[in-house]
Amino acid sequence: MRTRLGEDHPGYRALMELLRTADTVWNASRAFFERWDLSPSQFNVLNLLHLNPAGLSQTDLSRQLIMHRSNLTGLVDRLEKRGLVARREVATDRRAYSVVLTAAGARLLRDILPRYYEDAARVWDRLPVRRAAELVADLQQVARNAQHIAAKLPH
Amino acid sequence: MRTRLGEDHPGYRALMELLRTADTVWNASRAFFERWDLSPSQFNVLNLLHLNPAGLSQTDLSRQLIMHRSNLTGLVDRLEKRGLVARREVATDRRAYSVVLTAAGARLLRDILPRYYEDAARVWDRLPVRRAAELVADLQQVARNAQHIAAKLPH
DNA sequence: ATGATATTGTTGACATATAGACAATTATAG
DNA sequence: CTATAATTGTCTATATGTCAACAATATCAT
Repeated sequence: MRTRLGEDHPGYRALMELLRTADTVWNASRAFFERWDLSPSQFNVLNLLHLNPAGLSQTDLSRQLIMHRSNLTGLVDRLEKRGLVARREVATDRRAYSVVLTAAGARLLRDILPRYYEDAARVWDRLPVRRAAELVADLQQVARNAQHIAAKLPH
Repeated sequence: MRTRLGEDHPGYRALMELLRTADTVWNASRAFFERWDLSPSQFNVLNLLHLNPAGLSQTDLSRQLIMHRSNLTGLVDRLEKRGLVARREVATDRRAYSVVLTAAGARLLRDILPRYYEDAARVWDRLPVRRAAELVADLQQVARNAQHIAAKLPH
């Protein structure tokens, strides 16, 4: 069938480029957060809690981070051990915790965020603003397509 | 400084969308490869070996996959245990292996690849070809920028 | 009210990833 | 040639991620 180097499969090559770019960005963010001894995922948890001062359950966090519940156990454990977040008991549901940012966590975020936004903006250097907006729209369509295809897969 | 919801930081939001889309695509590919009991990374190894019939050292593989050498030990171990790849000794360098696809591995890939290319193409449905091409070009610029920024980070 | 169902966080087994250290080997500078 | 460098694959420790199973607790249908 002569599917040789994949060069004649533009969809495949474009996907590879998408994954490779995301990997590069993710690793760049890993290097960025290293200064504070944080992983990108740990930062994402802190950032979500910053946006939700009332706290989020671990299941809420897992849904927003698109990862399995069981992941949050260790992630929150490590952040809690460092005093950056706290598990609060929920009066109305004794199964769940409300994970909240501590004062120390908020302080850390205040240090990180401005520099993070600054570097994030610089990632789009040399790209016209309109292109960046189009790119986001296109990415959203790609994500919808991927999910649609995955949903129809033989289970 | 009022960095409230991050909504006023378009670069940051665009980056989030990029990472989220890549995550969705990666997970869709995980579901796709499940039929053959392969992880995306395992597929990537097989695919690279398919493109390099003469074999690749584990370090070569790690460079192409942008991951640490030490990762390849277990990855190749598991593929070797299933008879999909083999480690060949290299006459000119007794430190290195040449990892090659076995006949069984090649057979498996011949089964997977056509369906993979098909689904990969469908991920770009509803996107004009020109937009897809632009997106790839933009992604490459983003990756260059991210690497440039990461390289200048305090080590 | 109660019995079936669903949800929450944890656990265990595993795959995947990083980083650093190591012995064996190769390459290089002098 | 030889001392020094660098490279290769592996190992250990740790973090991150998946999934399935579990007890505790909530929710819902009747």
